[in-house]
This record gives sequence, structure tokens and C-alpha cells, in this order.
Amino acid sequence: MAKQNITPRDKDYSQWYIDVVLQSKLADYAPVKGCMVIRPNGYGLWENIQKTLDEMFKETGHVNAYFPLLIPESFIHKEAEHVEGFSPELAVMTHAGGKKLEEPYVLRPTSETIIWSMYKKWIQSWRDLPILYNQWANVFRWEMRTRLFTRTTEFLWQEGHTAHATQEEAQEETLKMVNIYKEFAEEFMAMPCYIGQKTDKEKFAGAVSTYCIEPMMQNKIALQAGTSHNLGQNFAKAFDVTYQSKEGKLEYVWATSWGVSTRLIGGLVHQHSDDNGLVIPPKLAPIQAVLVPIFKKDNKEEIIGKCKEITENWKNAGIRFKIDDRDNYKPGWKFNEWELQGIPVRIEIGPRDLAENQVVIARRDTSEKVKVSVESVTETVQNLLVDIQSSLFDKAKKLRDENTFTTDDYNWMVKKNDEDNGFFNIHWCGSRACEDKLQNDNKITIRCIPFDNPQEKGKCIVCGFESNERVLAAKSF
RNA sequence: CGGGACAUAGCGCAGCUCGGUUAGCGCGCCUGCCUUGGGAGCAGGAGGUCGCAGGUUCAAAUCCUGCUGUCCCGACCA
Repeated sequence: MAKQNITPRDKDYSQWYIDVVLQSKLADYAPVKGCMVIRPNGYGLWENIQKTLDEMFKETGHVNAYFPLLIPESFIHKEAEHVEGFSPELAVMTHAGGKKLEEPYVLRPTSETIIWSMYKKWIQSWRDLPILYNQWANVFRWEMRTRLFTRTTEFLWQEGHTAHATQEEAQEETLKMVNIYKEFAEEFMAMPCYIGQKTDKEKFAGAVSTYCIEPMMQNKIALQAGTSHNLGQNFAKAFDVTYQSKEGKLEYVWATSWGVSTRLIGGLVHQHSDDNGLVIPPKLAPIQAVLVPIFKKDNKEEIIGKCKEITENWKNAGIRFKIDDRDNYKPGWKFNEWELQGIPVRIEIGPRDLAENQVVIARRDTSEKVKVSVESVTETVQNLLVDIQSSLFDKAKKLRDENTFTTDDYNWMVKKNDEDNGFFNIHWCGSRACEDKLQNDNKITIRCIPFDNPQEKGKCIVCGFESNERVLAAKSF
């Protein structure tokens, strides 16, 4: 008899998400407002995200560095848009060593300012460029309302900060990185993403242009999952960072920054999980397959021995697995537990299987069970991991495609959005007023101007003024 | 930051209206036995300054005030 602790997704989506995160032991509430503890199940996912992205960054020429958590308050004030954007979210340290500080420090909400203060020291000549640094760090943003993983006061992320000699090179870098995010999200997280440029209203505080990936979650709402910014010369000017060009002229340096955060883990939950708990894409799963031996005292050794025999070469084969040989839980209990924790593949081995030289293999995403011979377990599991990974992507893409609508009918969009959310490809005149109206009246924001948008004449869905392309609009987290 | 709800054992809750023995129940946990193919059973046991701080009272989980935290709904954001 299954004990169902998770609120069904259809009954209360928010509560379902919270239940999944807490009960699968990804995270727990911390005693600090808006902060959470990332537990081993969640941190294991983060480690795999880190590992994969870090390789992708290194392959594209980036290196890691680390800058301080504390930033002199005055630094934040040097770039006008930046300070305006981040001031409301700053946590400020005013005392240390039992005394009030001469100048307060802010806990970094992002590191552009402190990094560019250092780039000033390190950049003199065109020969010093480009600088392609990344850092893995924690940041603080004092949010009014927080949610596990998708919005917390402190979160973990990576922030790339690059410096270039030319505008073209900076733009190329900005686009390269947002494409890497898309590739990572789709390939590893099984999360299909729309990719495009942010509107001026939505872009990063201090950027010339911001690019993003926008996947659709199961409630048909967008989650901004990764952003890449072309910072132009804004920070170079604010921190007076110049280089001498080949021609001997002093020029301001061109900058980019880009980041993804532990929000991705929230995205993973929102994208794939179900009423039985977490569902993890195999490529990111800390444990990809769990073996549950079904034994009594007299055959325990024999059955666990078979588990070990089956998995003998799995480490070399690159399968991350665990043999759950605990004897204080019954098999049924373990089945439920591992399902709740989202392990992609479960292998059941009991005396009946042993007698027939077979095992039972269950996949988390569809709950399907198959019997296979002991000899073909490894191959079956390997194939299954590949299949689950692509099935999850296909399922997510199907949901997204079926809920992305091209429309010119404002009333229809509003009705659809109120009833069931969704993504809308709409004509927009480009004015801030129409963008604000969409948000104020319908909670719809323009998620991005997609790169691959068909260029076509049309009329703004809000004001009817002429428009040359469609944009992607939706409610967002 | 506004509006609403909630805060009692690790978790979920009852008790509070109408103050009065030793604050209960289910799950979980510990010990033992027995079990093990979808969250078993029996017996025994441990575990609480009733979110925090004040106040009223002979007496507060219960009444009053303040604070903090969580959730939901808004406004703001990765």
C-alpha cells in the first residue's frame, strides 16, 4: 500500500513542487530567511551540472578564478543602470571586528564591479586580451519572495566575465555562451529551450544586450534558465579600463558576462518530475541505476553476490549505480523511495529471477518493467539510460510545442493564458508601453525575441501598430 | 513590502472556543522477535522549556501584545 505524501500536481502545482523538492531530499529550509540547505541529493546534481559546464567552458578557452564575496559599496554605484537594478536587492555588511566599517561592503549580487576593478590592474595592452574568466561562487540577492531553488536569497552559480579588444569579439562571445547554455540544457537536462534576445525592459542592469534560454515548465510557465550579456564598454568606462591597441591608441575594453545558477535544479524538477516524485535525466543523475536485491536471511549472500557480479564492469562502463542491500527496509519500500528520489533505472533481483537467470528492470519515467536475462542486463541498462534521456527531452518538447501558440488575437491569448498559461508568438511594436500593458494586465512578459523568429510583417497584438517580427511572450517564474 | 493562513515530539495533526491532574494520536525512530517480489506484523521503549519575547492570572499550549519563520495571493526579481 503506497503512502502518498506528495500533493498531486494537478491539485496544487506549487505545493507539488515543494513536496517533491523536500521529500526527495534535494533541499530543506534553512533557519535564515529565504535561504535553503542544498542536501546531498541536490548537491550531487549541482556537481554534475558544474562538471559538465566546466568542461564546456574550458573547451572554449575559459579558465576559472575566484573573486571576493565582499564588494566595496562604492563599486556598485559606479555604473548607473547597474546600481539602479541591484540596489533593492543588496545585503550590506556594516560592522566587522567589533567596529563600524569606514566603507560598508555589499555581499556580491553579481561580480562585474569587483572583477572590472581588477581588470583595470591587469589590462594595459591588446596583448592582454581577451581575458576569459569564469568563477563558481555564491551570490546574495535580497528577494521579497523566495522559492526553493528557483529564487533564494543565497544561490550558487557560475559567472563568466570576459574582456575583449573589439565589439565584434564581445558579441561573438556573448552569443557563443548562450548557445552553450542551450546545448547544455537540451543535451544534459533534457530541457528544450527557446533562445533569443531580451527586450530592453528585461535585460541585465548594465548590459547593452542580454540573451537567454527559456524553457517551458510543466505548468506552461517560462523559467529564465541562463543569460548571457554583452556589456559593451559600460563597465570598462565605469572602472576606466583601457588598453593600447596595435595602432597605439587607448581604447575602452569590451565586456561580456554570463551565468547559470542552482535555479537549473529547480528547472529540472519543474520540467520532468511527477506525482511519484523526482525524475532525473540519466546524464545528470548522481545514481543512474539502483539494484534492489530481494532476499531472505538464507539467500541474502547469494543474491547480493549476483548483484555484484552483474555490476562488476559497470564502473568501467561508466554506469553510476548503487546496490541497496539494506535489510531494515522491505523491497516495496525501497521501490517507492528510489522512485521518489528520481533514480532513472531500478533493477530488481530476487530468488525467482535467480532461478530463471533473469532480472526485472524498471524505468522511472514511464514505470515500465521488463524482464531481461542476466547476460544482457548491462547492455539493456545502457540502452535504457540513453532512451530515458531522449524520452524526457521529447516529452518536454511535445508539451512545449503543443502549448506554444502563434496568434494575433489579443483576447484569445488573454483567455488562453488565464485558463492554462502557454507561450505565445505575437507581434509586438517594440514599445515599452505595450510591453508594460501585457505584464500589468495579464502577467505576460516578453521572454525573448527568438533568434529564429520568422521575419514577417504584422500588427502589434496590443496597439495594432506595425511590427516586423514575432516575439515570445509568456508568464514566467 | 501589503493581504490571508499557519507555527504543539523528526514528520503530519488533535487539544485552544469556555485557562485547572502527568499535553495526546498516527507515522517515523530505538530494542527484540518475525518478515522481505510495490511503503508488513507483534511486544517493549525513547523522544516536548507547546515558534520566540513580554503581559494578564493563584494557575497559560489555551487569553492579550510584540517579534520571527513558513505557505498562499499581489507588487519586485536569476
